[in-house]
Amino acid sequence: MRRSAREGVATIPDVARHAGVSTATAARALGGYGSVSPKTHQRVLVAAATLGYRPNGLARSMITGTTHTLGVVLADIENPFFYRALRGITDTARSRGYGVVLTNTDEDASLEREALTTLLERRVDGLIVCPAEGGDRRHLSDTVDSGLPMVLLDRHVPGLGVDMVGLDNRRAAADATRCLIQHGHTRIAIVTGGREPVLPTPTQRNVPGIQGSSVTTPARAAGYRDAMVEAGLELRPEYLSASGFHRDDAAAATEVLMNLSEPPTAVLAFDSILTLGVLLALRRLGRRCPDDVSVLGFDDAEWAEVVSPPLSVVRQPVYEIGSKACTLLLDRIEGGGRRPSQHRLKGQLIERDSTAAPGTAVHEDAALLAT
Amino acid sequence: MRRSAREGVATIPDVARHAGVSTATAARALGGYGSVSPKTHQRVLVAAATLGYRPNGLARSMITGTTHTLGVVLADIENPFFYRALRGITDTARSRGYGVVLTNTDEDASLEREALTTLLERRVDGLIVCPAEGGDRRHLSDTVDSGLPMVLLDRHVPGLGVDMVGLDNRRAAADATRCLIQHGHTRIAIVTGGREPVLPTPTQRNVPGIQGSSVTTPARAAGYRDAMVEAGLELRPEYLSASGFHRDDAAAATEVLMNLSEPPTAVLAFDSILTLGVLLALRRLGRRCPDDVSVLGFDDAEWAEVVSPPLSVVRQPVYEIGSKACTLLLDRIEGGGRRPSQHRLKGQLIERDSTAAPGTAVHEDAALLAT
DNA sequence: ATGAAAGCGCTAACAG
DNA sequence: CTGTTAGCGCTTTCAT
Repeated sequence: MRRSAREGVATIPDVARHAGVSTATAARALGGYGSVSPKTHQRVLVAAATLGYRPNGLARSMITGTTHTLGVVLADIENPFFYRALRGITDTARSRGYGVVLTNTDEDASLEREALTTLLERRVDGLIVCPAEGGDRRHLSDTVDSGLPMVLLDRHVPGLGVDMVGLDNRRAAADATRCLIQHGHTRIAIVTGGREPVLPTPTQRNVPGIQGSSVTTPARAAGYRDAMVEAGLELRPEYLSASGFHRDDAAAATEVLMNLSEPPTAVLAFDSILTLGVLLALRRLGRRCPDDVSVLGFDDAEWAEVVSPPLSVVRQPVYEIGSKACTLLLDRIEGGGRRPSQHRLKGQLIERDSTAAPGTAVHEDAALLAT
Repeated sequence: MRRSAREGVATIPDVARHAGVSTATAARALGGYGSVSPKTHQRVLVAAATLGYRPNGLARSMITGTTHTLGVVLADIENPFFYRALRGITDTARSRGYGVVLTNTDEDASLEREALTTLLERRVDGLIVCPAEGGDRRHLSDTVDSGLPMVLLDRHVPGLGVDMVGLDNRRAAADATRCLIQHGHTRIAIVTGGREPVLPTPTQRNVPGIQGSSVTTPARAAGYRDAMVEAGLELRPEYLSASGFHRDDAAAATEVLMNLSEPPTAVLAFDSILTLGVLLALRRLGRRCPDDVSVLGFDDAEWAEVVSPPLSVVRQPVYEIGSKACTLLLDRIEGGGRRPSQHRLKGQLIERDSTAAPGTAVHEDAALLAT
């Protein structure tokens, strides 16, 4: 059915015949290369139009060796960070004539490996990948070794030797923690989302290598530690809460936190999904924010100022991260090879009403009227 | 640089030579078709592995006429409806061995046309498109005529003759409106997002053709009208608020609504982004929800139960809509041609605390503790 | 400015 | 089971 309908599509030889020229000439006219006299050019275009000719990108790509397609591999398109970044990527790609094929990995390294395999088969011109947390990463280095341009999004993989664009996580987390400390909090917990507890051991302190060179979660944990240590505050292992990456994981983790004999008075959540879980758990437990506990979350989701109370956040320039990643990739594809570098964009702390001094009630109306 | 690095990649002839077999045999072993003796099969695989052979999907596609790639064309990936649907699409596609290339149109018909053109060039096997509101649509019918399988997402285009999957909008909107009416509201406004006011004229009432056969916004407006008429309530043109599709458009529209001499006591917003705008505007104006005005929104966004008050919504089975669209498409691609049909999934009204009787205050604690 | 012919890497008959 | 031979639709020398 469909086969037969699509079978009769006109090809360059068809157009050439119809226009009374050679295939080479027709191809030149259609492809806009080489040189053709205005007259024949016109004739070919007319023939193409009447025959309903559509160029076959596959054939073209086979010759030219370029597909004008980028592969994007990320954890989960339903996460605000990723869909915003993706918009930055697709906009930039489109403006430069590239398409984007998308794959979700759900943080699963083997899905990631699979994705790379099919993307390589598809002969994409380059890759933007947010590497899955943990797991084997040989597939990444293999891909890089194959010569395919790649840029990392959000996370860094030491030793991979490719460009990377992301937040200055350590600094952002330190700023966020300092903000909480300045409000007078000393019992500050983090909800990290990582699978294993990220316990900043004393020996890790100020190890130069870790600075800006680790993946997101440890880097943020390091920033938290920096600020805590700097303020002379105790690092309590029970405040380092590694849940899964889902909302309900964070909610469960928060409940554990709140049932501690000495519960934290402030919580720093490492992304907006986790923050949602924290808020939900607090609501279920009947804990008021910021009266009972202050909440500060990474990522300025669209709902952040509509929740109650309006949420204080670390805003990431997500769209820019995506578009910068894409620009770097395209430049590398089209231009030449600069040395790979890390691009760390600065976060912005936006204080709304979910952060306050511990044990301090805020006037109802003030919270309500705040924008 | 990159060119040279990728140039030396092994091809089937290389592998064949290395394994001491013909290209055909090597291809059969590698491609898993035809028949090869276990021994040679093994030998070819080893040769491929040592040479680092990677199949070239372009060449394969040229022959087989199938790319195992789907084109997805939607308005804006940052909209919850779309990223959830996309997740349904990509999951389904992946499970059946297909990849997805994504394009945003921002409701711009000419971007949509462009997108279809490049997707056709890329020789995708099928298309899932959420047609842009308004504008010329010949490109859609041209595409369908070319024989490329297509299914419409969320919106219907009369006469196009393709499958479509979406919400039963008219019914869902009617249910939502009835809910508001049952609470005692009579002054109910809608924030539609459409560019032009969707004024349900008396002549349109109960026109059979319109039932389930129009695009989203008019269908929802029709459902609203159904419920209003059924309750004998007046349809006021000034309560039909057509903003743009952005949050701030809806906020502006809401302010206009609230500054009316007789402002509505309830607002029905047609998607979650618009709802956000409504809530924001109410907060800015110092109007309390649901005390001063009830709010009911389409789409159960992840933040809906965390805002204050927890939001009553019409939940769409968005993921299912996406995955069903994908399933229909793949079945059509791989199977044969059933007659195209419309699939209207039912919405679910979830009442939380943003809807109440007009002028009724809700106890603070009740709102806070509600899940 | 145009044409003839040689492939890109792979699959698909068709022989053997 | 294996090899030979044509191409898929296009670009690209190399002539003319």
